[in-house]
Amino acid sequence: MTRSILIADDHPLFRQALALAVGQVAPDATVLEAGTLVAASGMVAERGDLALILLDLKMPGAVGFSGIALLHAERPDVPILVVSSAEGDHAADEARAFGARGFLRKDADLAVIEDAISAALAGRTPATRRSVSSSDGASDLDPIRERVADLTPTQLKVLLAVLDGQLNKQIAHSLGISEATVKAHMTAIMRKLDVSNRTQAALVARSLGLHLRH
Amino acid sequence: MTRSILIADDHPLFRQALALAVGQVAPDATVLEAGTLVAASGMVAERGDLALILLDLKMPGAVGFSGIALLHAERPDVPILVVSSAEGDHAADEARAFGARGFLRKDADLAVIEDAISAALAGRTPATRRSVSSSDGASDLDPIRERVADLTPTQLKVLLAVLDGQLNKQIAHSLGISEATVKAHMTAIMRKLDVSNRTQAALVARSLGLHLRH
DNA sequence: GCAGGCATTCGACCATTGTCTAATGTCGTG
DNA sequence: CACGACATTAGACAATGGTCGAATGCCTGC
Repeated sequence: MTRSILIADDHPLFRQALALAVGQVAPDATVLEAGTLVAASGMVAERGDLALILLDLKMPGAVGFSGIALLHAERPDVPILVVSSAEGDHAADEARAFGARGFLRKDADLAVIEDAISAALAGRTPATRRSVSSSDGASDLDPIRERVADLTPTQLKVLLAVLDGQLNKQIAHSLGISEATVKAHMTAIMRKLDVSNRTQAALVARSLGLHLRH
Repeated sequence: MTRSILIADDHPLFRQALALAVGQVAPDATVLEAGTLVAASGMVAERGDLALILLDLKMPGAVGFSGIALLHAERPDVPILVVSSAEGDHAADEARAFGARGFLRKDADLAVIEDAISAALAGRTPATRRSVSSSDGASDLDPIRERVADLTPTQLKVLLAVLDGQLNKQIAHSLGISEATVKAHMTAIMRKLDVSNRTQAALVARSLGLHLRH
């Protein structure tokens, strides 16, 4: 059985470095590379044997954590390891809230990165540093943000389309479903976000850092 | 003939200081004070003899330049002097784009402030420092932002209500106009913002820093 | 296995939004 | 003063959005 691993980062050099690390841990895996979020999204949709996604936090085409949310929406079963430059401690928890399996700093030791990759491939959660919160480990994240995190994959894709200002008809076409279905998803989204129309939904989602660029 | 001057700032001490300056320039004027944007908005609506508004850039209840836009929308005829703490050069031009007559830094000399107040009362544009752009003096501000600046007063109030997620019916009620009129305004707003539905209008407006808090 | 929950799907029906046309009033210009 | 430009108002109609009920399929726990 073949398996493939997607490396999504806009810096070619860093993609190469990550590919090297992947080669050490999983020599049999096919390595896919993407420099933009849409490219990554396309590959994710095509490859059925995808086993892991390594995702840069600041990808062209996405703002904030939208990239994580989008790819996680496309394939909730594929683990995502977020690779960041030098964000704060908070970023790791937020990334997890949006669906990431683990969080790696770019300045981490190569061995740490390889460990995280093999752990994720094995289905385990990498032993990256977690929140430094004192004892309970509970997140004091925005309660609404938590609700965003448990939007279903399809719902998230619909919401991102709404953030693009698209009509239900357009969303239906691009997702290959009927307009009635899009409306049903919108109802579910609005219920989860605790709002009553799509404009409020769009504003809330954007205030949570969800947004895609063209 | 009586005239009144509104001082809108959340810091009571600074309100007092501004009131002192106003007293020097216009001893006859009635001084009104407001600590929040809604309070200021209410006073603006009530007082017909309002001659000038001194507005803090960061007022509770508003984000960015919404406060300027809102008060300017209520009474486009009343000059607004924006008083800021220590914003960049850019802020002055942006404030003007949203309807402010002049821009004052809080660390400015008292004489400068008094000059600006008397100039504004006389109907002139205060000689505060303008953009440092080389020769033409033209603004390279976002072209869409310019369009926001020439929204009519009512249109701006409608847009702010849309940013609050309100329905046309609710907007009509709170503005005391008919729903048909709100729709007409929406059409004009969307044309000026170069979008085709209210969700896009809301997103564009928010991306320009327009937003009111509850 | 099977019962319950949930995601996804959809059509029908009502609500909201947006367009078009047009009337009124105000303001500044020639 | 007359004229044009435009804000404001509004009704009728078309397009879009949102709710309800229901069917299907998947997964989990009993």
